Amino acid sequence: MAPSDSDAIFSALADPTRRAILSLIGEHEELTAGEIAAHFDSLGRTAVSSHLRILRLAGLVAERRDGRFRHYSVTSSPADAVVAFLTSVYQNSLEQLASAVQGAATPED
Amino acid sequence: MAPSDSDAIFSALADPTRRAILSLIGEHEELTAGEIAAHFDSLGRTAVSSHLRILRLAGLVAERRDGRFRHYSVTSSPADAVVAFLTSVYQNSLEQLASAVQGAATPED
DNA sequence: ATCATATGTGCGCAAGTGTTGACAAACAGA
DNA sequence: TCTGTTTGTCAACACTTGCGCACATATGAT
Repeated sequence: MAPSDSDAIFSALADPTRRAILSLIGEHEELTAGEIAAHFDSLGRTAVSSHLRILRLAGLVAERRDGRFRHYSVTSSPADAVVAFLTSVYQNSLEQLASAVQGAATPED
Repeated sequence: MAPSDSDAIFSALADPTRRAILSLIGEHEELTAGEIAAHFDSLGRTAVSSHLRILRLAGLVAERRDGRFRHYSVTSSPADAVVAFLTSVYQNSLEQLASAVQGAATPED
């Protein structure tokens, strides 16, 4: 098994700022590092850049380089690792988990 | 919403030892603190106790006191918070997420 | 080539976290 | 009551982490 992947993902997800960044990117298609940093008034660009690097190394965000800009977007695969761990532990409440996901996954788009 | 809950849960999940403890408890119905500590040869009972406290404060495990023993078991509700965050970020890949959960949620019990 | 823009990186510091060892509390048995 | 067992808590230490500042890199414009 590869616990290192899960480790990077859970570690990245542990920080509330990184979860906020992830949510912010998720609300848009793509965002540049500057745009992301602009949304966090109480945070410098360096901090955002560091968080972005951790998120990227964990595979939670993808980086697209366009000239001087770096566009970030969320990736989908890492969610699998989280769900995999959750399912292994919370087997008893999997039905509830599945329904929760399905409920939020209403294809309205 | 209550982001504080998510914070405690993700922080608790960030530590690989705590995830291992959670998995270990999940494999059994209940385990005492001593039994859990016995499974981690390279870890003292104090460390396990501290991890157990964090897991308990995060609501990830339940504690049942029976005489001198303390039996620990996994709880189900916290998974919701994790899924809630995941769904808010990975809305685009929700179908994949849902199928992953459904695939693991095969009612074989 | 020069300058401005956009972003990442290295260094140092403050804060948080995990681990251990010693001590205390709760309980069971003699 | 006294002793041994089970477990949690407190203090101290080492390690890690997040932050800002200054600097370097890369790209675009003049």
